[in-house]
Amino acid sequence: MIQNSSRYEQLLAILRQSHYRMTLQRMALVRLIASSEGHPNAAQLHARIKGQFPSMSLATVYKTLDLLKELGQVLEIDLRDDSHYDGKRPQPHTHLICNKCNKIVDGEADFDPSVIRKLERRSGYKILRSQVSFYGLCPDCKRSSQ
Amino acid sequence: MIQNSSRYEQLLAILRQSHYRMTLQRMALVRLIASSEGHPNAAQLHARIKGQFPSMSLATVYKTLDLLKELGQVLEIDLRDDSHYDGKRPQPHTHLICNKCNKIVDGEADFDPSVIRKLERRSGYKILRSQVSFYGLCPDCKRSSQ
DNA sequence: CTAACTGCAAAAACTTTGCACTTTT
DNA sequence: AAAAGTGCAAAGTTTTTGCAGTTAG
Repeated sequence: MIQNSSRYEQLLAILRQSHYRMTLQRMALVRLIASSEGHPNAAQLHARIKGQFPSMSLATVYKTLDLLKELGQVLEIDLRDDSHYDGKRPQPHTHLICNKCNKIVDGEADFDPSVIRKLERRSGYKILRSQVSFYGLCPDCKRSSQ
Repeated sequence: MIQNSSRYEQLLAILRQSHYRMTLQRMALVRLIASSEGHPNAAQLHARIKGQFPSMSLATVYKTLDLLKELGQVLEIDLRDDSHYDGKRPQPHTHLICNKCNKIVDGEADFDPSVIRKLERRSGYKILRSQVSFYGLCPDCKRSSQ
């Protein structure tokens, strides 16, 4: 709670610093993104904000997410035709994704930076972003498929 | 060359075993998929096959790719709204993807299976597939952006 | 007051689907 | 002959874009 609210404050500060305007819609979205559990997609954020702003459009959600992505404050998790977002941990990290119910959880083991440096050396690429996803069955779906 | 032709034979054998019908279009596509360098997407495969089969539709390309994916003989590399495919190395492996020109190359360093087992233990997930992608600049684009 | 933001609708881009026709087995 | 595959066009999805109207600074 305290952590979430401070993440919210932090995002507001970053937006203000960059001279973005603080509309009510934007602030509500940022609060939601800063605090939401799990890894919502644009449609889920939109649905959750409808209570407060019945007129808010999906386009506004996407525009806000783009803005936070550009500032490096939101991590986009690309699923096939359905991006999900993490506004709490914007640094790339490992995800586990359920093939059945699409539940996403964070993995614990993250990348050894030396692996990235080695890949850069061998390939000549400059690596700017990583996306590591494991697909399978979450505990619930594993159980119910047995 | 010898390797490519044997990969083609291998795929044909797998398809025959599964009682799929061997149409001329399918055989040509499979040959292309078995032999193509790089990581083509559906449109690129379609373009390349047009010389031989001017009437072939993109839908057929997608259907053939689906079929090979189901058999585990083609690896799909999910880019946002543009999947690319590897018919030579269908096992999951690391990719480096250029943000500018979209060139994809294989990474050398692959996942330590012990990492996967550890993730399974901690999360309770059953991991079935991994997708590890690094985004950045390829050598050419790195050079030209300096 | 001006520049930025919102919300709507239309556009985009890739992929899938339905169906009549053709081909393999 | 029956089942499967092809090709066309239409539909489906998520995301983006253009624009008129509204609002923050």
